[in-house]
Parts: sequence; structure tokens; C-alpha cells
Amino acid sequence: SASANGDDHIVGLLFPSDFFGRLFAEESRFAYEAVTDVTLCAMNKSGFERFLIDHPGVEHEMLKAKLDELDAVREWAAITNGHTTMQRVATLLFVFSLRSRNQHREHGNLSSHVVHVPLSRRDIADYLGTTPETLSRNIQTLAREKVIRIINAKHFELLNVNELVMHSGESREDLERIAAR
Amino acid sequence: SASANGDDHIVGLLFPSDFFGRLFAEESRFAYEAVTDVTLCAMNKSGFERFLIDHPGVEHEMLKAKLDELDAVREWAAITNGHTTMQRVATLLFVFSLRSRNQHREHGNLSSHVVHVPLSRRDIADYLGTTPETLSRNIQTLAREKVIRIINAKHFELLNVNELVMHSGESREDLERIAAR
DNA sequence: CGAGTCTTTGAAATGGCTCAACTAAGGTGG
DNA sequence: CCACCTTAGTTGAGCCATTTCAAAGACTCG
Repeated sequence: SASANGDDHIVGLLFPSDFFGRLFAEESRFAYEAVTDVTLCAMNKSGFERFLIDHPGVEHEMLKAKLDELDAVREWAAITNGHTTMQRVATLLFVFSLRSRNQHREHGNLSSHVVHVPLSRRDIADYLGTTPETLSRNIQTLAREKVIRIINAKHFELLNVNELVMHSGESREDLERIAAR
Repeated sequence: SASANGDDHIVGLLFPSDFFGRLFAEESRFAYEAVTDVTLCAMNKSGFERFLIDHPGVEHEMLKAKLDELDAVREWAAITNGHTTMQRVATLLFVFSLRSRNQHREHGNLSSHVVHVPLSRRDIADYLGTTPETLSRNIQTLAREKVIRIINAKHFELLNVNELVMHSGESREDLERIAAR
């Protein structure tokens, strides 16, 4: 997750296996903050830059990854711009559900529609461009409508995925593409 | 400018000398639309991709450019998220003023604070994540406060740059960094 | 000089924000 | 192990910016 506190804004989330750090520049314009325990692989910045330059094949893969990332950021920007808070909340829940499903698969727990969102309400709100209060109200509305069940602050059970997709205002294909990055 | 019409959204603007097109992917997720007459340099996509792979030094420069672009998109996303419409309008005008100042410099017309925004109100509104009506009201407010003078729909004279910066809610340094890309 | 499009303006409706209080949860020290 | 304290989340009510719907100017182009 990049940049969080104060009245700054969260401009992205990072998931396991994601790369971060600002290559080929003095410093990153954004801050990175962990919301869970993390295992990370750190390397010497200039050494890694050197390595990329010396191994064009690897740098080529890095370029492709960054091009994908660029698309994803633009896509997310389009979503946060023209949608209501409810649509953003629904989109976020669905995207996280696809991600956690992938993580649960290895536990053989495929049928479980439990979504884990490790962010605080404030962080989610910052990411979605709203306030914790408005976010909470929308989550509670979804629960009241039996679209989700709130297990606890960070765990949700999806009771009606179709309804969730409806609320997101996106087609299911678009949502899956967004989640895929 | 990328992606415009309907209820789609504008996720970026392109200026002279900018590169566009989605390398190393089947097709672009976004559409590109010209709002002015343009002179463009087109090249064979797969040929150019081949060229990049064969010339790691050039591909390296491409990577650096895309990394900058990524920062710029994230920065813009942060702006459109947490700011009022007025702040976004002021930011846009200031950024365009820096850009057109650079263009006017060569005409020896340095002192002129005339900003040219070739987009329609609808396009600007889409880009800023608002409606043409709200956008118009904010522009008119700036004019009423003598911060700008509306020459015509696409040309504005900046009467009070300091006030404009105030309205943007950003520091002048931040604005200049944003404009620089 | 129209016909059509773009922009502006008005008035009403509303979604989201702010401020404030209340509840739940987690963590600490006695 | 429990009372306490602190933080996070929820709920309520009023307010305000923005949207929406509608219509009146402007500008452009044939």
C-alpha cells in the first residue's frame, strides 16, 4: 500500500509477490506502509538498477510489468472518478474476494466466500476517496440487504455475489480484469 | 487524450512530443482521441517492439519514461480523489498555464498569461470527474472573483496567479512538479 | 441566416461530509 | 482475570457541494 496517513491519499495497494520501489530516480514520491506482517525481499537499489541494465531481458520484463501497472492505475482512476461510493465499495469487495479466493485455494477452501480486507476503515476510505463514516454506512447497507455478512471489521462473507456485482456498476468481466491487474 | 465519450472517462491527456500506444500487448484498453489538429509520427508496432528489444539502451529510456508516467498518473489520481471541484479546476488551469507558457515562450510572448485549453467543457469535466454544469459554475466563480478572465470558451487570461494557486489547494512547488510530469 | 451544438444559468433534489455521540474491541496494569 | 483506558467502528442529524433536470443564451458552420 502506498501513501496513507493524514490528509494524504492512498494511491495503490500491494499484494504478496508485488514489487515496489522507485527505480532510476532519487526517491519515491510516495510512501509505503504495511498493514499486515510482511516478508519482503530487499535489494540494493543501485545494484539492482545495474543488474537491469546489464540484463536487458530482465529489464524488458520489468517494462512489461510497469506497462500493465500503468493500465491498472488508469483503470482504477476511471472507476473512482465516475462512480458512487456504493459502487466503489462493491468493486473493492469483489476484487478482494477474487484475490483472497486465490489465496484460499491452496488451503482447499474453495467454496468459502469469506473476504479478508486487512485495511482499516480509514485506509479503505482514503483509497476509495470517501470518509470512514460514509464507507461504514454503505457496508452496513450491503449487510442489511443480505448481500454480505459482516463477520468482523476485516472479514466479510459474500452472500449474494450477483447482487454485489450489480452494486458495483461494472460488468463481471471488467471486475475480473481489474482484479487480475 | 485517452478515452472520452459516453459515460466513459478521460484518464489522461497527451501533449506534443508525447508517446502513446500500448506496447507489448494485444490492444490498448483505452481509446485515444484528438481534440486539436495533430501531427503524429506513426510506426509499425511490432517493428518498434522489435527495435526496442534489439536496442536495450532505448528500451531503458522507455522504461524510465513509463516510470515517470506512473508517478504522474498516481499523483493525479490523488488530486482528483481528495479535492473539491474548485481545487481541481484551479489545478488544471495552472498546469495548462505552465504548459502553454512553454509554448508561447518561443513566440517571445512571455508576459502573456493567456491559457489555451483546447478541450470542451464536457471533456474537461470528464477529466476532472465532475459535470459540465458544475465545471462552468466554478469557472464563472473564478471569473467573478477576478482570478481569471474568460476570453472565450477555450482561452483564459490569468489575472491573479497567486489566488489561483490558493484555490488549487496545492503548494506552488507541487503544481509545478505536476505540470512537469 | 438558420440549425445544431456548446455553454451557461436556474431551481430542486440528493449524496456525501462534518460534527458529535455512542458502542465495540483490544490491550494494559493492577 | 477483571476494570480501565484507548482506539476503531458505527450511528445520527444537519448542512453543503454537487448533480440533475430544464431552459435560455452563445457560438459555429453550412
